[in-house]
Formats: sequence, structure tokens, C-alpha cells
Amino acid sequence: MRDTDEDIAELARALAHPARLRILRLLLATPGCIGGDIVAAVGLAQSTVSEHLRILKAAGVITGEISGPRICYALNPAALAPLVAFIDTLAPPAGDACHVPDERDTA
Amino acid sequence: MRDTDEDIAELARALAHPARLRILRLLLATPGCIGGDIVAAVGLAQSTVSEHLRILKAAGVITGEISGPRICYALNPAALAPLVAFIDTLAPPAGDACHVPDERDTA
DNA sequence: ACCGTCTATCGACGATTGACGAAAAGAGGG
DNA sequence: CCCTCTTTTCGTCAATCGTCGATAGACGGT
Repeated sequence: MRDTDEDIAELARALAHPARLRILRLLLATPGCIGGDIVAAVGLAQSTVSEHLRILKAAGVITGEISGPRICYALNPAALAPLVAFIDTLAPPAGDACHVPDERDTA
Repeated sequence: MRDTDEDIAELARALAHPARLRILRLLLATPGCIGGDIVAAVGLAQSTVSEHLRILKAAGVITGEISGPRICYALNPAALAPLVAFIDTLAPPAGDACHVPDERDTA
């Protein structure tokens, strides 16, 4: 992770689609692992959902682990750090004391 | 602001381009107002930059105010709140204490 | 071994985005 | 009134995105 503009842009692009946001919410709301249930939930074709999953995985926002016949998708919120850091740079609101220590964010 | 998935996606899309990130950084680093200087900084055609500015303005991330012959662009970080809220929803485990309660955001 | 289920990948299509140059519109100054 | 400067808008082109159906690979159960 290099936190370049391209990296941040790719991260933002991963979030730049309602279907992907929905998938992330679904992943968040799901206690364990889900597979094809996502397809039914978002109401898109299986291949389309798989593509969105791939994009999210490529961006590092989620992780996929094979769990028998299914795949266990899990959120990886840490991957969003660069994007959050960028937004935080733009929006230094009242409470700057709420600074999450990111040891390798110094550069 | 309705904080729907589409709204958040549009917000994320506004950040989903290196040129726009660069413009935002530039706007942040600029003390006052800049106009065509942005064109030279990003190295794109003037019309292209204008288009990016339009997108950012449409997303509410920046505001444009006429200041004589030029236009004064300024950041509007508050517009990013829904996106930040969404990301915060995904990544709550670490520092949830850093929550800025916005009582009028509930509606 | 076979089948059913689940996921990933391929190829194709339409829609959208990003880029440019050219031209038009708005605001001041001579 | 005309001129200049700055920004926006228009038309066009290539590239990418989002979607789908169909297909292929992997795994567990019968």
C-alpha cells in the first residue's frame, strides 16, 4: 500500500457503486460467512455479483476464504485506511484529537 | 442529503479519479482562491479540468464562487460526511469512541 | 462414479466516463 | 464599443464499466 492518488482512487472506486455498498452492508450485517445468498440479496445475476466481489477483493476491502463448497467473505476495513486518511486531510473538523495513530502514515 | 447508497456512491465516485484527488489536494494547499492555475498543476486540458471541477461541484465536495474575472473554488469537507459515516460503519471495532454526534444528521 | 451446488471466468452488448479541441458566454478594462 | 481574459459548454473519440447468459472448474453428498 503506497497511498498514492491512484491507490486512493481505486479504493474510492470500489465504493463508487450502490451494489458494492449493498454487498458491504450485507457482509457487515452477516455474522459469519455467506456465499450465494449475496446474489439473492442484491438482485443481480450471479456473474455480476461475482464481478463486484472480485473488484472489492482486488481493492482489498474484503477477503475471500474457501470454506468447503462455499466461500467465506469477510470485511477488511483496514484496507480503507488510505482513503480515510485522505478524507481526514480534507476535513480536519473540530475534534482533531480523535487521531488514529497510523505508524506508517507519516510519509 | 439522504445518505442513500446512491448518494454515497456518487460521493465516492467523485473521489475515484486521480485528477480529482489532485485537484482537491491543490485546493487544500491553496490559501485563497485559484482559477486556471489548476490547469497547469494537473497537466490536463483546460476543458477537462473544468469537467472535473464540475463533477466535484455536483457532488458538493467543492464550491465555486465568482470572484471578479476568476472563480474562487473552496473545499466543502462537510459534504463527505455520508461517505465517512458509511466507512465508519464498516470499521467500528478500533476507535469507536471518536464519534462526533451529529444530532441533526439523523433525519 | 455421478450429480447437484456453488463460484469464477469468458465473450458480448449498451451505457457511461475521460479526454481533447473548438467555440461560446460572462466580466472588466481601454 | 471593442478587446482580453477566464470559464463553461459542445461535439467527438477511445476506453472503461456494468450487466448479462453461457460455460468451466471444484467440492460434497448419494
